Amino acid sequence: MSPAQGSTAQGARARARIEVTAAIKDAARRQLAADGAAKLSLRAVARELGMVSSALYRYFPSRDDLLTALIIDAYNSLGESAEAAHAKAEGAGPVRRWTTVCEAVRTWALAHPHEYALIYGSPVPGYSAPDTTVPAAARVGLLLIGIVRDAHHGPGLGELPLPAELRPEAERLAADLAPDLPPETAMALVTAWAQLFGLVGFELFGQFNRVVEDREPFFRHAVTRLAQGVGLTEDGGGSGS
Amino acid sequence: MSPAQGSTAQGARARARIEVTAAIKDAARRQLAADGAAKLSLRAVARELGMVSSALYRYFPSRDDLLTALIIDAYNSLGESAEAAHAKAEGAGPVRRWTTVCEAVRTWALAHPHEYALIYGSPVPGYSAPDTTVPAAARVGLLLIGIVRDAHHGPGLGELPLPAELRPEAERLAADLAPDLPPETAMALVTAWAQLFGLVGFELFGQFNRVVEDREPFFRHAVTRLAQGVGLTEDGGGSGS
DNA sequence: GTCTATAACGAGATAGAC
DNA sequence: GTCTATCTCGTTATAGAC
Repeated sequence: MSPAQGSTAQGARARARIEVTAAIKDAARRQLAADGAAKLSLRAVARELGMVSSALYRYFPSRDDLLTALIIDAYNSLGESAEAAHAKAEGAGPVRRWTTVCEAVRTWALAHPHEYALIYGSPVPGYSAPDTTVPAAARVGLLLIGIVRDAHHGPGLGELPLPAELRPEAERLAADLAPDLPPETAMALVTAWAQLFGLVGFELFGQFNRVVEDREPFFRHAVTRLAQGVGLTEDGGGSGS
Repeated sequence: MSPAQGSTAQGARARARIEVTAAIKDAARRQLAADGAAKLSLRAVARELGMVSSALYRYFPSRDDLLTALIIDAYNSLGESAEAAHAKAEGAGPVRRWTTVCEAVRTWALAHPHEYALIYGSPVPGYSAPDTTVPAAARVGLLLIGIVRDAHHGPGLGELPLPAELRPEAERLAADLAPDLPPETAMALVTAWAQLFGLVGFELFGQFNRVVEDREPFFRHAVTRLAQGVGLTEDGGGSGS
């Protein structure tokens, strides 16, 4: 903040702090992969880094804060991958953009199975994620919303069914997530979002073992049908069937 | 096995063994809820039962065997709930039977969150489920297959899309799971199966917090659309749209 | 001010001798 | 089966180096 003469020294300090923080998180991620989030231990992390456990408290006030940092990093890493893939598909039709994002989610999950388990797997006993994780966690969802929003730029669409008992919830959902989208579209989006991670999780957690062999085309087809379920069509519009 | 004269004593012995086994599993389930599967420890279970850890090995040769028993029990408990709900819906249309089973899965999951996490959540580090879990794990899937099979008793249906690149996989899948169903139906079934657990998992693991409020009608609607996705129609047939 | 190290606490797991 | 000595853990207090 202060642009005083000590900026070099401060910069070095800050740089060192960033480096040590990164090293702590790297070691923690290795431990995550080996023993799972439930057994993540500050002492083991410190041991791996040749530090003493109390020194870690300069960087993370508690074990749970370290966990939170790992969770936010994982969400952001996934979000970045998805956004990068989406950027490359600019100009393509909405279905293509949708499936591109979905496949990026799957690819990231297969490359980072333990971080995926951390954010989309079983909750860690005794740990409750704070609200600070919400923005990072929302990135993939916002990306999907954006794709549907672009497709539905004009009026006149609909075609998605919505039972009367669900209308209040759909309207609340739309008001929260995408006020410019029709309620039934917002509802279909949330459904597709959960189903996307159902597909990824089943593959990653072994439920497809001995069931689905050729997983990439299977996944591509499944998410293409998810895109149809939210009203996207190949040629750009969202005017239902 | 041997129907000798000691059958009464043997029966008592066997009964005691069953009771102790059940007590061990109950205590293990409590520990599962408190600390998670990764920290399941034979010693802690023994302590809770006032036994000594070495005594447990007469009932479960290892911690992993105890875990396997809990997994099989969980799958069977879920399968029984789903089958019981399905039995009550006998005579109803296929969509109604489908949603009944799906809602039974959700209800069981909400009532047994830790057991759900054990079977459908993150894998337990260092543990690999043996093939003996497969029959129990298949029960819900078989139930869903049966519903679709009943609906598709006649010929002429189709309407489900299937890209050429997926045809071999779909045929292999159908041959394995339901040789009497068309390949595209088998494929759609597996997709819907994964998506069903995506919906349940998202609710249970907190992803719907601050997003979906009125979850029961949301879920009902979502799985109704899943039923349509496998070709089921309210009036009994499976003749596509 | 910023960091690391020593030491300690209370609680719990673990291994082995008996 | 029991007991004990030795580990682990998260966390804090404190003292000293830069």
